[in-house]
Amino acid sequence: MVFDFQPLDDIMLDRKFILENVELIKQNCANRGVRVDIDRVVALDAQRKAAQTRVDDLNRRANEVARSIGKAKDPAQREARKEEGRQLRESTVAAQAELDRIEAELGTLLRAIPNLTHPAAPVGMESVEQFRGKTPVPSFGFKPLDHVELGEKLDLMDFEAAARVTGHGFYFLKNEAVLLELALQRYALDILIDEGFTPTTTPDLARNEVLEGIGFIPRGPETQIYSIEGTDLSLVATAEITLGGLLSGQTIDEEALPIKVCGISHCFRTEAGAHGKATRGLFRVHQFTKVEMFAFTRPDESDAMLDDLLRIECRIFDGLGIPYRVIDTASGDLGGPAYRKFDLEAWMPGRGEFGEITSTSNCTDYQARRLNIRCRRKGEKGTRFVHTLNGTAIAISRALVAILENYQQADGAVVVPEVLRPWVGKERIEPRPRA
RNA sequence: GGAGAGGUGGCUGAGUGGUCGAAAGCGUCGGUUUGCUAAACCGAUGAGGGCCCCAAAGCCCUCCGCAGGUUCGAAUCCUGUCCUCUCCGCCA
Repeated sequence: MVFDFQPLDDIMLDRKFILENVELIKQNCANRGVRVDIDRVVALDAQRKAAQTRVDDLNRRANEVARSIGKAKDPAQREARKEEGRQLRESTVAAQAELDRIEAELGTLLRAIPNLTHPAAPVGMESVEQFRGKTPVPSFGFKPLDHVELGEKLDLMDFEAAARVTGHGFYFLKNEAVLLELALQRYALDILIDEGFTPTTTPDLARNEVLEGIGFIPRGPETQIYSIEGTDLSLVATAEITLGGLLSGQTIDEEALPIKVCGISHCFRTEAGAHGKATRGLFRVHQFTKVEMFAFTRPDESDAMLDDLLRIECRIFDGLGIPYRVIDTASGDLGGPAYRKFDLEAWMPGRGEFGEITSTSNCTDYQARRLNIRCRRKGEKGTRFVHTLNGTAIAISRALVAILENYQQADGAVVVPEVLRPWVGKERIEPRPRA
């Protein structure tokens, strides 16, 4: 075990808070489109308390008997009390089993309750555009191609070969696309180091308990996760998983917060059931590389940190000269862990619409509770859960879509964004016959 | 992959069946002393849950990597498992 779960602590919201705010929780579940029987939670918790009291009482009596045997000098007296101890043990085992059963049912319900929602987040299913990036949506004097067509003309990617090797949803990047992938990583990394992030490369596999702590469900019919047969490991869907797991089970001095790390990892997604127009080319693939930001903060700092992660995402895409809009995600579309979420959607001329390229979330203590990451104020008793936030710096495959489509020229070439030229080594990518 | 050793409180580290939640040291916090700082000295100092309840105090339970087992009683014995270290093998 890497870290230890508290029996009923690996839930998303504080149990006491739920019980003291039943109506609020019910309303929040409704706003998020999640159905959980909160009344059942209340009833089970009452049962849990009663069962806990029985177990505690039996344990206390068993402890008394055991201590009295230890002290007794007379062998006959000891033997007599041993029988009493045996009977108490049987009762304790039974009472504990009942408690375990109640906690298991309660835990299942509690785990299904989503995080609270930021009061300013739009309620319902309609997410709201907040503002646009600095780069205007380009107007071409010709019909813009999509990145797949551009990729063919410039010989930048090979989907057919990848299908032979691995299957649908995979790709080879070739030629300048490879340089662009590496350039994007360096570009993002330089900005993040400047912003005070500790750079890391992370494992591409993680334990299922870490996946679950972050809020992913590794098994089951609708899972997005590839799991490794015969192990409790899965391929990560994002470095958010490994970066969050980085401090699992740890208690951190508040002076050390916020902790800002970024990680480069491959990301693997089954994309079960996702087919249609938006799956063309690089937009929705089973594997891609991503530079991810992650922050651990004090509870009172997370709102400001979310704004900061969003600002950095804007800095990155303004710097790349990609037109985008910022979306404030509505409650019904937040997923379980997020308290608030902003997405950047880049203009993709080949599709003629905006497409998601980044996502940044404040997960408050949802993940920290499940991963048991706490903080402690110096000189004070007790600990509390940290807040965790994540944000995409660059998801390479989708950034490539946006760059190729926005920077295409009438003559069929693609101009390399200025900030990437030091690493790509040229200003233009020219059409070339496919090798 | 093979063979050993080990996982104890914020840290180091004692503890091999009976008031051990756990010695000692370090650190931290409070105090005394002090022109200031340091040193010295004194005291306090794990977490989670429950009971009680205005609150405090108090009481109880659980936790010595994790999960089981043996026992009246487990940090201590047994099994499994995860992790760490050393050596060997293999390999980029």
